Amino acid sequence: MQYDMLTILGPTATGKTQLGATMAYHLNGEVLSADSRQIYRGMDLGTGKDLADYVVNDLKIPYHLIDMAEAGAQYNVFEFQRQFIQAYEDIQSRGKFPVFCGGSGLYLEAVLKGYKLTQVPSNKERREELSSLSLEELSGILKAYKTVHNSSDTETKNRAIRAIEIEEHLLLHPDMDFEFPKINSLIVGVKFDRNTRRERITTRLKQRLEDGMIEEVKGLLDSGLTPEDLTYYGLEYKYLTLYLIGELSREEMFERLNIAIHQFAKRQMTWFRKMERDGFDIKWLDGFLPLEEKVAFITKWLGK
RNA sequence: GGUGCCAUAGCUCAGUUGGUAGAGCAACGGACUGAAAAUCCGUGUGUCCCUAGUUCGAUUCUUGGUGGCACCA
Repeated sequence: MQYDMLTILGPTATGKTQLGATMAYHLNGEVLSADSRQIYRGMDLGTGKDLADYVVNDLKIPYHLIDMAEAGAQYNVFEFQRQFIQAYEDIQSRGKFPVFCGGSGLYLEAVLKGYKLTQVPSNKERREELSSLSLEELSGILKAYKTVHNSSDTETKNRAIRAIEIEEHLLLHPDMDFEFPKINSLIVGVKFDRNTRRERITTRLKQRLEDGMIEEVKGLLDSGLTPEDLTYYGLEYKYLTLYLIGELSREEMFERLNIAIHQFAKRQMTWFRKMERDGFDIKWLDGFLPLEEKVAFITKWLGK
C-alpha cells in the first residue's frame, strides 16, 4: 500500500514531536503540526513547542502550522484546514514526505476525514439581530437548519450565533462547497498506560514551571493580553493567569492545573477511541519502546 | 496523666429520631465540523475505625480499646 502521509497522534506528553521529527528525518520529510495551541506565537513553554526536537542529527527538520497567529487572535478549524492544504501541497511539490503530528483531535480529523468547510464571512447586521434573542431561541433556529450538526453550538450564545451565520451562508451559497483532497495516511498512535501517562504529565509540569513558564505567561499579560484572553486558551495559560492575578495560590494552581492536564489527556484518548470506532485504523506504539524501535515499526508499516 | 471533641467514598465532609448511606472535588465513561488545551453530558467506586453489649435489627445507643485534634496539668 502506498501512503501519501504519515500521521502521528497521541495524548499529551508522549514524545510525539520527537518521533515525528525523527520520522521526517528518515523519510526526507517535513512536519505538519496538529496542535491547536502551538498555532500561536509567543505561547511556547505552555504549549510544549519543543522546537529543539526539530533538529535531528544536526539536520533542521522544517515544520509547518506552528506560530501561524498572534496570541489573542481568532483562529479556528477552518483556518487550520486551509493552511494545512497550503503547507501540504507545498511539501508535496518539493518532493518531500508529509508527517502530520499532534494531539488536537478536531484538527486531526478535519484533515483525515476531509471536513467540508468553506469560508464564511461574519455578517455584522445579522449578528446584531440574533444577539437580542435568547439562547433557547437561537437553538431553535439552529435545529431547523441542522445540515451540519454540532451539539456544542447550542451551549453559548456566541457559538450559536456563529453556527447560524454559517448555516445561513451555506444556504445562500450551496455551490461554494469544495472537496478536501483525500489523503491516504498511515496513522500511528503513541501511548503509555494510564498511571505512567499521569506521572509523565506531572513531572513535565514541574519541569516547565522551573523552565520559566510562569514568566512566559506574565510576559503575555504584560504585553497587553487580558486575563480573559489567556484563560480562554485553557490549561497552562488559564491556571497560570489565575495564579498571576492572585486568584489561586501557587499550591492550588499546581494541583488544579495538574488535574486539568490529566483530564485533558483523558479526553484526547476518548477522541482517538471514537476515531477507531469510526473506522480509522490507528496502529498503537507503546511509549516505552526506544525511539529506534518505534522508527523501525513505522518504517515497516509504511512499506519502505 | 486528666477532660472534651472527632473517626463515614481516593480527599473534604453531610446524614441516618436504630431498618447497612450521599454531596462537592477527584476518578471513570461519553459527546463534540468554525473557540476544541474550549464546551457539554453520564456513572457512586463504601468492613460507616475495632471490640463487646442492648435490640428482631447497630454505621447510628452503651462499654472498653485504638488513632487524631484541642484544652487543662
